[in-house]
Amino acid sequence: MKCVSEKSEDKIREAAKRVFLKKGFDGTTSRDIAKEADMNIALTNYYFRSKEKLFMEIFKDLMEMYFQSIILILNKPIDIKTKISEVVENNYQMMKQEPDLVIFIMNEIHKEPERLLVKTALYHQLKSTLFNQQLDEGIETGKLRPIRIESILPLMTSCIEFLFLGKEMHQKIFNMSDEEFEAFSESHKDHVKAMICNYLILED
Amino acid sequence: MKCVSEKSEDKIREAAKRVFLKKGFDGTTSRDIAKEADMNIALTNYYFRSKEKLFMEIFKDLMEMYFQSIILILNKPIDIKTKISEVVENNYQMMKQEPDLVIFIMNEIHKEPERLLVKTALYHQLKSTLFNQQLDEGIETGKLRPIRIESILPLMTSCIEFLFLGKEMHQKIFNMSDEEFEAFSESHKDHVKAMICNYLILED
DNA sequence: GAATATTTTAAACGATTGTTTAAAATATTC
DNA sequence: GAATATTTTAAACAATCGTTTAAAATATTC
Repeated sequence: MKCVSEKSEDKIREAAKRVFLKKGFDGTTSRDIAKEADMNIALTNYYFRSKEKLFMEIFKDLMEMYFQSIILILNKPIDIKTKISEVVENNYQMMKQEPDLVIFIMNEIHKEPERLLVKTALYHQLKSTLFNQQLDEGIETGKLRPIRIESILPLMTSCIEFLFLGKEMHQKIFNMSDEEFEAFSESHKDHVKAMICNYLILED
Repeated sequence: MKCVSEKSEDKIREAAKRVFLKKGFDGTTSRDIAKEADMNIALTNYYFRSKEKLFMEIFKDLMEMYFQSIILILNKPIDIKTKISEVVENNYQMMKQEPDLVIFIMNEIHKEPERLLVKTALYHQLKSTLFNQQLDEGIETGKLRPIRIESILPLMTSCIEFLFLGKEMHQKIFNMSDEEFEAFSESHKDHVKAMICNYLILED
């Protein structure tokens, strides 16, 4: 009977997520996962049919998590300046919580672009957000600088994500402890918010 | 006699660089390298003592290339606005020429942070650039926004590098061909230049 | 509680990994 | 041009990879 402990399938899934995030698909072995989950190695193929299948299940979840929250904010009924701040803030919190997420996603897509089967829905989903509408309107009335959504979206995420993507590098180069990095990234985040708003918004 | 063809050692090194950049350390096998170089597999260990040694030699070169050019620009005797433009432009050209470079470096450091043995010299090297001097002076005289070099440096690189880091992702999401991506990244680059200057420089 | 279904186990599968060997081929030396 | 040194080769090494097997342990059904 398994009342207290979680089901084996979930235990493996969670363990696999931790290991994949840390070491990537190529760097992770089935035995790594079994060891992290403290289970017999045969069980990874008993519950999931293969390492690849297990990976794809986790990868899809993480991609969802990565895009879902930002789209939610882009559709909020708030002014564009607040919205930009919220997107950056959300991005920062996500990176703080899961610093390995972006390097993991980027790397796996880079090595196997077919993995990004995200239905083209994502494009239309982004294009049809309230944010995009606000952007068009602001540009029309001269309140916002003419800039495509393809440019403004990466701007809102790249500065923060890049910091965490190269967390180890930045810490080593600038000789920062974990605490110092956190303080630094916090102040960096505020610069990013202000910088993007300054550039995009032509009059208040 | 080897008059025309390059020496075997260099042939292997160049082949290994191509494969490592594309597939990373974990994803690359010794046989991949041998095949790319069109040489017997035993030669990779004959010239370089192991896959790891061969990798580290290439990795060090690429890291040098990655940092060297930016430091050169940071020390140029030009005004800070032109300098920012040049750093971004240089970064953009480097990414265009070798789109796999940043994801490769970030990923390998992420998986094995000890690989970044870059002497702490790099920190002092960055801190003692003319750019840093100009930054301090500009802040002192109120011409520049108070911002640490630790923040302004990543700002100048992250926006461009992130675009290429997630090249496959951005192309798929926004449904861009290679040509469209090039045009897009070019315009994005100009936005980045203007945005950073706008934010940093308080009066002209 | 015997019969059935499900889960877990240890052990092994063939394939591939990085690396080494020892002989063959080629280049260099004197 | 024989002797020596260097480079290249095919073959094999033990270790590890993802995966499978068939039996043991446990849970469920009636």
